[in-house]
Amino acid sequence: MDRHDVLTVSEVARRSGFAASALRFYEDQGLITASRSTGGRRRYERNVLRRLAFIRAAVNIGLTLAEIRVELASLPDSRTPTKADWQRISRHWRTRIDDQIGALERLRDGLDSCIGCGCLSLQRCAFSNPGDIAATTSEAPGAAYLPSGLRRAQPAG
Amino acid sequence: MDRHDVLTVSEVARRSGFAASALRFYEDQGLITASRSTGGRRRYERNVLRRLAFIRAAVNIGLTLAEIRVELASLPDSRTPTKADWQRISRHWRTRIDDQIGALERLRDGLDSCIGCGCLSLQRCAFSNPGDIAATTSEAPGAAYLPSGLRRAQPAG
DNA sequence: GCTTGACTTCAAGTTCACTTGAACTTGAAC
DNA sequence: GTTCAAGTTCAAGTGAACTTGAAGTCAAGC
Repeated sequence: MDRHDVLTVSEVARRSGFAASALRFYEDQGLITASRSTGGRRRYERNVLRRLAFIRAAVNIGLTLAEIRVELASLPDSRTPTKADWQRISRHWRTRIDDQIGALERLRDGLDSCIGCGCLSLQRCAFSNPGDIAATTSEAPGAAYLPSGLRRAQPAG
Repeated sequence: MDRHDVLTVSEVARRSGFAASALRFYEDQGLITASRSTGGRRRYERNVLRRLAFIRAAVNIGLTLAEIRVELASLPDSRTPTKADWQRISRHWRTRIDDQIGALERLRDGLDSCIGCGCLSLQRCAFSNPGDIAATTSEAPGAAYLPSGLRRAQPAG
């Protein structure tokens, strides 16, 4: 139990790849926890790294932080995910990715059929009016259908 | 050339599916144009509907409004896209969708390999550390890798 | 001529996931 | 005992894509 068992903000930041400000933000949001030193500094337990890896993975899948909080909270005793937890959840995520791929494939197929016709009719064109995915008009403001990260296009080549 | 050749905001909103406020916003952003009546009201030409269909499709692909503006501006004479323009551009978009699907498939494959190991190691796990897609640490603040629209999960069932 | 609904502008608000800045404290090294 | 990087809090800013609200105008029906 020497001091290698606790980690500072900068250590966790370096080893997790998250910015220190993000770590504080996640703590605010209840995604991770930290104890404090006598001087009020954050002291992270080693397992926070695994928890952050989980968060990173969930973000990659496309979960919102709110959803991630729910997933973490759903773990028995709100514990940091074990191997078994992780396997259960990752199977669930796998389904989610498959769904996303399916949606993109439908979009692509719609596009293919439109390349032929070139109509872009609001009423008829399956591509400009893909009602099976979601209505832009509903839900929260801002935010589109598709990737924002994947969207950033080809940086080189 | 009777008055059925021009459209009011509410008509365009109804027929395009965009909110009137969105139409004004797009005009501000230079994506669409409108002339004015003597009283200062917007009068849309019929072709604005095709232009909006184009915009809707581009949004579905995941283009930002800035990118859409560029695409529209790249059309000769900044005209509303013709069938030929649309075919050229949609081929380009098709590539983009394929890229997105590819990225998701890589993510899924990483997940599959992690279901086996359950490690979630920050250093080794290809899934929690998919360096081949993008670094969260770079670029703009906010915004994750994946769908925000696709992400909203299954509404029913 | 009055009501009513559709329209106008402009500023400010919304969501998400953070980052940035200001102002201050801690603690290890010298 | 001074210095200084690393840490703290809290408020406010960012960007994308719109929406909302306030306050006023237009035009058609009665």
